[in-house]
Amino acid sequence: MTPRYEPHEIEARWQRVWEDERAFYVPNPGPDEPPAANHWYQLEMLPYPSGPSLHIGHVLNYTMGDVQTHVRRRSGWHVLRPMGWDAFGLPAENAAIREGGHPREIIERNIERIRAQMKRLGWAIDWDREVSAHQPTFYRWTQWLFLKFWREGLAYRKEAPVNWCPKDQTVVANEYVVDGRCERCGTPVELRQMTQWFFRTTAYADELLEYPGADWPERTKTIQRNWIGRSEGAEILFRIEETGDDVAVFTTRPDTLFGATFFVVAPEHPFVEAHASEDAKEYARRAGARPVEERAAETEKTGVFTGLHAVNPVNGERLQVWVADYVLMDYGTGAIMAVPAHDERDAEFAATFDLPVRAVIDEDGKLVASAEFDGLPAAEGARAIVARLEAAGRGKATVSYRLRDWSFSRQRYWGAPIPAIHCERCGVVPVPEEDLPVLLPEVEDYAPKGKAPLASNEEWMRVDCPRCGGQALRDADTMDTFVDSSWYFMRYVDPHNDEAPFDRSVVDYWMPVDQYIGGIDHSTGHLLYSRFFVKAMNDWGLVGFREPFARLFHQGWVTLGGSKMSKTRGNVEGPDELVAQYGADAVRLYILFMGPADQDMEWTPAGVEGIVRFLRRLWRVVHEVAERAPADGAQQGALARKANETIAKVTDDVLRRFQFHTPISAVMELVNELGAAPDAPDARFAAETAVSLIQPYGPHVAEELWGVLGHERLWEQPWPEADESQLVRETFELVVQVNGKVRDRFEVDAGLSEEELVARARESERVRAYIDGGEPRKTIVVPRKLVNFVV
RNA sequence: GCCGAAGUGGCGGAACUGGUAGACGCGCCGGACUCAAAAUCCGGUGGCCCUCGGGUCGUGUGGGUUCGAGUCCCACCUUCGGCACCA
Repeated sequence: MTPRYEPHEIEARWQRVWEDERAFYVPNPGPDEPPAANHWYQLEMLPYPSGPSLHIGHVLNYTMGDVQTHVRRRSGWHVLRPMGWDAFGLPAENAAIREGGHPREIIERNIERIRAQMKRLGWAIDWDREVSAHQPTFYRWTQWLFLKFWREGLAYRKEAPVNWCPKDQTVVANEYVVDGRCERCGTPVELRQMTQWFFRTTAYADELLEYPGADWPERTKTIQRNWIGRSEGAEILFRIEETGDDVAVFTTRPDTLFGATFFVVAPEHPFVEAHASEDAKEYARRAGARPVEERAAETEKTGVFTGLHAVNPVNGERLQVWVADYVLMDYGTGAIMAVPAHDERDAEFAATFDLPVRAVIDEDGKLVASAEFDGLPAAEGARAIVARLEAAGRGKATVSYRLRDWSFSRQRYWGAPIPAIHCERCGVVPVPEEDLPVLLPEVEDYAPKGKAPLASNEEWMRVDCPRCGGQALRDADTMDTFVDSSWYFMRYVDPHNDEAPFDRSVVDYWMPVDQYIGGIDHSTGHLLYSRFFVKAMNDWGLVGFREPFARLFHQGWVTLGGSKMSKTRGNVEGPDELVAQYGADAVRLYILFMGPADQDMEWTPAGVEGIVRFLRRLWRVVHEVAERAPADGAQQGALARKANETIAKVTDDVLRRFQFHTPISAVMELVNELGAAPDAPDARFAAETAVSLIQPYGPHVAEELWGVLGHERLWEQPWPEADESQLVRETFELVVQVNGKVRDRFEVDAGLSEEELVARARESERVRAYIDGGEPRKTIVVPRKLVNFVV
């Protein structure tokens, strides 16, 4: 009598066993231990515990990582698979404000709940390595790294226009402004002139375009390349006739220098304030205060003549100098030579203000009206003109980037305090390393109000200057949470280290991450920042690698009602109800069975019934096999062959193709065939194979059925290997085509020669009817597949 | 506008290297079991035609290459994503 399939009872029991045995605990290699050759770092982006529940997208992500983890572990890999919490930052803090209470309490309560959900789903996580960004043991090292960046000149303060979110009351990085809006709350950002901390990401702009040793999706690399926006061109000096100053322009088209008919500077260009007419200054003040998106949305170009003239270094022409907001201060040099004949924006401006236009490139792409450069192809002309400017000391070839430095100071409470001290005498001074961590203090009111909440704790703020000992103030800003996530994956390898962020030998053993899984929405943010961190840390000798993530996979969005699940939309669905109804195994299988993991998928829990049916069928069939199949099972026969084919298919799909839904189909096929002959001599082997192959997907039910088949501890059994000899078929179905259309198919011996195959094909009645007695003009034979007659 | 990805049954999708289109599952239809229902099991399920043997059309659209195209090439349409007053 087959017992009922009771997922909850089974799952609770095995989860207890794994926890008691610390089954998925992964030690670092000992100091004298030779490093394992086949180690594997399996990582999925860590969750924000901003709500009390995982959502379905998390379940997809972490279950995918779990399947990888189980298959690799059982294939003999030393697998690191940690978990942690991106606990600092706006989402977490805003949630706390919404719900009331202290961010720490709310966040820790959320972490408790989510950790319990993760355990309920049975994911094979090494919980000994759990870290959270908000713990002093973690952010001490975030602060330590910040000091290192500062010391090395890669973190600095400057006054600059920054994106200000009026709702969240803080600065937002360029990377997280989407369509002019705060990525977090959707509020349009404003431009504010503020002194902020920046990381010098631009120092690595060129190298960030390359991916040495990293196998990344093309589209992600393209997104990053677009974001970095490298443009080759030239910087050219124009003398201002009235003042004698030189003003540099950046252009990607030095070949069009003879076509420059006017000159434009950005409203924020220092030249305007220094020399321009009052009209122009007035215009610049108004225009400069508006965000670029708003300016760009305008149909008409605006600008004012400054009253000054610039001299073209190649031909001495006097060009009017205008100030206009279509020129951006923070790209290139903030000034351009305008060539309306060959630039759409300059053309619009010229049309609006009736400025001259002169074409200098003809239809064949050759220079004209360019003195001695006439007749040169554009590319060659550009080189020649730059060479001539260089010789005269009036220009040079250069490169410009769209990428800006990362502003990471936040005027909010819930983050790692920036370990800097402001002293009237000494300026901005680093907190000495031995004073770390600078603990996040309690404050009366952490709600955003435009000024850093930490500043309200006067006792905390007042500090002695570490340099002169005089009275000084702490920096009241906190760090962007993306600073935490730029290095968390390196803390996992050595999470209890209290001497250093991590030990170099341990981080070099595990890193780079072998397989990273996460959303493509982090392409220009987290993924770029992490690469920047690792490159800098490699330059300082902290780590022995230059890319953090060797392989990257982006899961698709799980949508609900056609749109991406998100808290702002309020269409988030968690796994709890389904787990309560069907158990963790069914949910795990279903989320992966829904479709290719890299494509968006609409969440329709209705289909879970099919998976539940499959699990019950598996349960019943395995019990039948255990009772009825011969104990000393044969490993040959139709079922054994199918089992071997399934092993090959599942292994290849998971490890090589990173495809998770087709292996489930393959095991379903195997179980369907097994169900038709549970007493066959090779049924036991097929059942064992099916259970073993489904274990990474449904580890609890697989473990239970493994026991039913008389075995133990499936989670540590070697991953099955296909018997190659069984994959070779003795017969195959020959397809016979006439003019490419299938006319017959029948089983033939695999050993037949091509001539014999053709002969057999010609014997077919149906084929003869189409050939109609004549000789085929041509015969194509595809070995082990088909014969095609052309008539 | 530039760059990238994708269009296959009623639905999710499979077909990996140019070789049987629609695996697997959902849904639906029919049958068995049952007093009945649920559950379970068995069978069927792209369109059209049919003398029930089969025929024919069919992978966004139009062309092309090939003995053979969902797969390769060209043009286009649609959807999604990135960049965009970045000189």
